[in-house]
Amino acid sequence: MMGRGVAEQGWRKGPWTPEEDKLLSEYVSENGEGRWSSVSRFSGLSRSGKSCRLRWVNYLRPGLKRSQITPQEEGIIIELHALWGNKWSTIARYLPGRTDNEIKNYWRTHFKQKDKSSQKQDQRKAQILKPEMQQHQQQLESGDMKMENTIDDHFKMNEAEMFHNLEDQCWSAMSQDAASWADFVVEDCYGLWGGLWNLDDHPQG
DNA sequence: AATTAGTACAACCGCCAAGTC
DNA sequence: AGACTTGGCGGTTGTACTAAT
Repeated sequence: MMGRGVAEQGWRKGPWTPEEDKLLSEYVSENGEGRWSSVSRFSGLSRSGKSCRLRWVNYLRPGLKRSQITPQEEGIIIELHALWGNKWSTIARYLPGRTDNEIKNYWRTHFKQKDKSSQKQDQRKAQILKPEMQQHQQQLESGDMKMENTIDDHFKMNEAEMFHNLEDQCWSAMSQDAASWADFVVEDCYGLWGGLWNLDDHPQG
């Protein structure tokens, strides 16, 4: 793998310098995102494509919030994690300006060691939802899209309650940062509320 | 004041799927 | 068809900073 002699190239590792950030930003502004393996050839950076991509996505990309996670965002993270588990990139799609890495770090720091009672609550929630998610997934794969008719009443109640909750949090957070949430509502929120079950498999961008 | 423990975050690694040749 | 490349993802590690002792 990585056949073009990565080892011989001796990619630089470790923290990025402001100069490297500048080179990478210039490269992306001229060439756009993607083609990461070409970055070193054209920008003068001694970084692997992987490293460049990571730095851009997690740190340099415009629109990143870089502020503390709000209680509203935390609530969304908790709910979505209960639903999807460690699908950080999927969760990140519903938190504009946040990266999967950021959310993952946040989760590990704040909830990995959290008290067992609340952990159990989350697990219970996830257990209630998981079989239905799997059932739905199977039905999607087999081409049957009429999911609503197959969800039992018990689950419907949980789902409704849960997403009502989540929607509240969503709107509450949006009111705090209206500009960055505008895109979310238009492009993604409807996907979440209207097409919940398809989320995991529709890549964006 | 020095040491230890906990927290936050940046970055790397290995694996995998998709695309290309 | 299959080897190779690339990009994306989740897990993990390293380190700087802060709070507690």
